[in-house]
Amino acid sequence: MTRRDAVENRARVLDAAIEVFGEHGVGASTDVIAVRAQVGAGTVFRHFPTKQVLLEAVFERMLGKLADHARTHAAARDAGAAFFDVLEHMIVNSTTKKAIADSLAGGGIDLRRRAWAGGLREAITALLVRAQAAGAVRDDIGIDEVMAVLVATSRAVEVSDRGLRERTIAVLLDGLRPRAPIKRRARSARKAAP
Amino acid sequence: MTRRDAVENRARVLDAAIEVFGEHGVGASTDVIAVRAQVGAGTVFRHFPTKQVLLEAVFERMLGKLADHARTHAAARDAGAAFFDVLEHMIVNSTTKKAIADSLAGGGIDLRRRAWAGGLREAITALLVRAQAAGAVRDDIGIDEVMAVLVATSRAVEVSDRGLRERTIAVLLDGLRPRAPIKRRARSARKAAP
Amino acid sequence: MTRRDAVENRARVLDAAIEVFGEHGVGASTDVIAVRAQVGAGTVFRHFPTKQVLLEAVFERMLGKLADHARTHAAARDAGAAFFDVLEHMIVNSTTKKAIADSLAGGGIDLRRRAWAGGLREAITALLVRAQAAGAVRDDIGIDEVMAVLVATSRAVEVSDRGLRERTIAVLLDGLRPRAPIKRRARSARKAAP
Amino acid sequence: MTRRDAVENRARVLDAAIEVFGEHGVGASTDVIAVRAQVGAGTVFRHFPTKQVLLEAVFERMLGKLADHARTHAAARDAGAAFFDVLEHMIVNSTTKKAIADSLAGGGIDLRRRAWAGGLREAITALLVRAQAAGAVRDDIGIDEVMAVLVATSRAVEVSDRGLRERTIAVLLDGLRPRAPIKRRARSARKAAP
DNA sequence: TATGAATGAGCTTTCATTCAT
DNA sequence: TATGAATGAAAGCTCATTCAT
Repeated sequence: MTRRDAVENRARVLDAAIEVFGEHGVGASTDVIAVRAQVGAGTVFRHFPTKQVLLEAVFERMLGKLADHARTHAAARDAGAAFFDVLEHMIVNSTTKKAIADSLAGGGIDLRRRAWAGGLREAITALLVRAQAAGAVRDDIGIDEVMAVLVATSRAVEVSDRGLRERTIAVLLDGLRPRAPIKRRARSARKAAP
Repeated sequence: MTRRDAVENRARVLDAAIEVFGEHGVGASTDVIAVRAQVGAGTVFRHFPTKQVLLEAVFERMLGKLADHARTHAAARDAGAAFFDVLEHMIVNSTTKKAIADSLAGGGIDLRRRAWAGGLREAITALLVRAQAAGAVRDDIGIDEVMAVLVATSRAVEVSDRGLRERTIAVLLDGLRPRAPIKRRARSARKAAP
Repeated sequence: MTRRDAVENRARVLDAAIEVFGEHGVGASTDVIAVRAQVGAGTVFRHFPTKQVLLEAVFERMLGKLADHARTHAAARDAGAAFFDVLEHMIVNSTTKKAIADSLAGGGIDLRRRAWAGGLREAITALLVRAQAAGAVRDDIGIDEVMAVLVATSRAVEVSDRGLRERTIAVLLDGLRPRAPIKRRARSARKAAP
Repeated sequence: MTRRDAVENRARVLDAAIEVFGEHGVGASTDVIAVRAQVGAGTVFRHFPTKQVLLEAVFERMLGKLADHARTHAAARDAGAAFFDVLEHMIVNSTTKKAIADSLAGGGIDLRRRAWAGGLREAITALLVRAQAAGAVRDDIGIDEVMAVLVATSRAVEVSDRGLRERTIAVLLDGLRPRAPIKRRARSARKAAP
């Protein structure tokens, strides 16, 4: 078909891949993706010569979406809340939890090479800087630490119990907050512990 | 051959599996493990009818070793240090980083079914309770949160840069510490806990 | 586009095919040829409905070129030298050694059907007749034998050592020369050796 | 199965491969061979990890058989006849004409590496030396030339017409015979034809 | 019981051919 | 008529699992 169809098909395959990887993990077969995309197996290959390439494309698209989301919070009133909300969203509301988990986990993908594409890193950096200026995030960490924390925290998504999952994520992200901001007990703010 | 051979072989296979999974990830082939164990492929299967079973056994043995390590710290003078040291050890000094990472990541293993075997959960609980009593760990978390934090944090092991890796782990574990213990600045609070 | 484009394209594809088959053998993919010809894959197919057809066309063109060369030697002074020079040229100086080797080797091509096209057979026949009249070639062989000898000898082109290759070709062609040049009948020399 | 079966199966696969390659050329699929050998596809792989390896094994076995045949003629009364008979046998009576043709043609096989195994080269050398001593073969050629001639001549097997095929082979092999059997030096006879 | 060869489904990748534009 | 994307049927290879010895 012509170029326009090709572009459309590329997107279909990618969408199908995101779905299928999301359901069955990155181990899912290329054929299943082709069927889901209503496309021949060869077409998948034409667009993504290797499974690795497909995986990276999926990953990139997911990161791109996350970057978009991050950017929409760039000018939020409460810089701290914006930062943590975006992080939580990235961790929890991924379309393809298993896929993002596996991918982020480094299942063969070189994170250094293509990964933080789509301006995600920059978008998060902007949020981070503002949050630090507002005193909502520790000063002694940088974007690298934040990204690494994200990668690790994404794992917690797999915890099946909802409450436990949320508490775990909260705990992990708490490590990013300043210790004792001034003279109030941090915890009391949250739970009002005695 | 004799019954002793069978027992010995089981151990050999398990050791080989830990090594091989550690080197090549859980995707490593059963044959490679058999060769490493100097055992027939059928013998691997006899002891571990399914790869799943083998994976779980490997997991269990790793957890068992970690539990042993945890127990040796049970009566340490500084309860807080003991707790965090054990956690760090679990995260960093795993014999089979890639394997534990993949496994913990949920590569098909049902963590709920066999996972927290070997008394690891209990050993950690003991450390946690003492650490909380000593004020080194937040009161509002339980063993489930700790274990989940562990699972997630294990991911950070994959970060290649050593310094970044250590900082990331420190940040993640910091979430477990009490917020502002009294009225000191966060950083000093960390080392100068009463 | 215009009719001229079509004609031009056919030639481009054919040239590209000769090159590519020459480099990678007849197993080379149609796509590679299309790219080399700066033409769409469909265009290749339009002109040569089947790979077989393309292969035969390539073959025919190569033979045509060889026939041209043979004709230029038709009236040479030394009929014997002309004959053997042409044969050696056909064997050694093929633009696409690998292709002609594979093709001649019968890689699916029916030599009887289209092969000896372009007047090659006739051109060689003319050379043969004159060479036999000059006593430089055995009387007891015909054009069929010569062509078959050519096919076989083309194989020697693959020998990697240059000296050995040349000696081998010389030996093979020597079989075409008359036996016992002086006063015995060629045939008798063969069977009645002392 | 046990080792004995394995050996047997290896032979079955090899025999099947010789047959199939003989019928359909070296392009034949591994699956077809597996079916013919009444063996699983994986079994073929176990014995011959790569198609290349299988091809070479087939080649080696064929050469081995030919070497055996050559050795049975080592002490024949008429050294010249023995030499040429063996060569003709090698060329004509191959079990797998197409396969040997393709293989000898160097379809990806490195003749230098494994090819002349099974003592074929040595067996032919013995025949050659005796034939030269008896004056039935030119003195100015060595075993390398003979082997190269064999490779080339094998091609003639493909000629379909029986009479033509035999004449062609005879012509090609004639190049190995001494020139001017009677009282002139072979070489001079070649250039000094009237 | 240990062995290790056999199995065969399934994976990724390739390519000649078709066809919408 | 040219294009080049889509097709889909293999191909080669891998591997968890079975089973004869």
